[in-house]
Amino acid sequence: MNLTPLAQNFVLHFGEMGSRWGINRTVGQIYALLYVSGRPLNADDIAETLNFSRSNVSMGLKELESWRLTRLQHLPNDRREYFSAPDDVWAIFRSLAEERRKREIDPTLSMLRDALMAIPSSDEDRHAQRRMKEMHDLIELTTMWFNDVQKLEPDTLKQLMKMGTRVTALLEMKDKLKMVAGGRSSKSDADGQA
Amino acid sequence: MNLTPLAQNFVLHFGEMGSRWGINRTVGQIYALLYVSGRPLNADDIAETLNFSRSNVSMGLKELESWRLTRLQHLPNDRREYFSAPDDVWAIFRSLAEERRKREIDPTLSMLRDALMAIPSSDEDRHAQRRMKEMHDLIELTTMWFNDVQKLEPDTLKQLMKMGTRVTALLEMKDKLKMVAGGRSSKSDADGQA
DNA sequence: CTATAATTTCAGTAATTACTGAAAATTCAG
DNA sequence: CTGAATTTTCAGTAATTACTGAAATTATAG
Repeated sequence: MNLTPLAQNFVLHFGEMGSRWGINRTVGQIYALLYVSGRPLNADDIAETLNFSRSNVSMGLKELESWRLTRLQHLPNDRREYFSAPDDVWAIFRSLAEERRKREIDPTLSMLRDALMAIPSSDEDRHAQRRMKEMHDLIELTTMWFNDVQKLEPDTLKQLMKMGTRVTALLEMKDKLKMVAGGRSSKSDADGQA
Repeated sequence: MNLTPLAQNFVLHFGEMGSRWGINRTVGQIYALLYVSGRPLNADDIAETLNFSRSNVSMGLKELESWRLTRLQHLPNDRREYFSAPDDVWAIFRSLAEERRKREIDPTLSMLRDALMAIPSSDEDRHAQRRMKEMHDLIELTTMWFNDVQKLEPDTLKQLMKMGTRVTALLEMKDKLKMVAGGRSSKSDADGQA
């Protein structure tokens, strides 16, 4: 199977970029190929198109699977497995984010939590713990928020993003309304999670 | 210079984690050390504490500098350069995000833009371009939004994040208000950037 | 079942990336 | 300026990661 220059270029770019993430060239290229391909591909298609060994493709596909970035299907009268990239780009984005969180953020959060429980044995330790607490709180807030936001409908999310910094206008508006309604502070309403 | 078990652990964890990002073990450990240290350190301190060669530390510091994750200063009566991690965790977060964007997102966006300008030479190309457009739009929206949000005061941002999905309640509230005020659609107000 | 097609595993090797020590370059006190 | 202190560079090597081909495993058509 042969790639047009357009697709070729896209595939090669993802190969290069892949290595800037934790992902390797092979995996990057395989994913890019599946992403732009108009139809599902089997491992031999991929190996032939990208000039990788069959076993390398097998390993690459397994890796992509572990990131939940492929869909597996079968074609009638064909024993081979066919792979494609999920259609919905928002869903892809979510998979990636969730998986990265699981691998990169969660272990760090748990290490930080443990460190914060420990009894400090010196002033240095006390300082280190203060710093770790800052990091912990930032990460926790960010991931919780991310988790929350991912539950929104893509359309709602898009609307929100397009507003950019102007969401703050809403915040202010809300504060004013609350004041009119009964003078309660806005703090008590904004704190804590649902 | 010797690390307490608490700091040791933190440093080692960052070394491991580093390799899951594009960053290597050395760089991860150096950063972690600077981050928890109560005072600025010079390259020899770092080399001794982490058991790296002096030259390795030099390269690691250069790398961290390129991510804008270190601050450089001089102590009185000492010719050596002293390094520390910036205090403000939100600023650190921002540096990281901006630098990653520059290295990982922007080149991809520009490749996608070029690909979208090209004249498709087949149905496959047309399909590929459709897919690339979806990816392009998602990335563009996300990075523009990120860019926007980074301009907010950390406190405002925190407040917003703590609200989680409940920002949508505000959106709805806004729509209702608009309707009362004059029946204009909310769409025209939410679209476009400041 | 059996035979064959399809996929995965894995030991060996290739390629890449990380690290070191020595030498070069830079900085600055005197 | 000079020379010692400090930092950087870089060629060589160590360590890690990526990739292959052959063999083992798994799946299924007949």
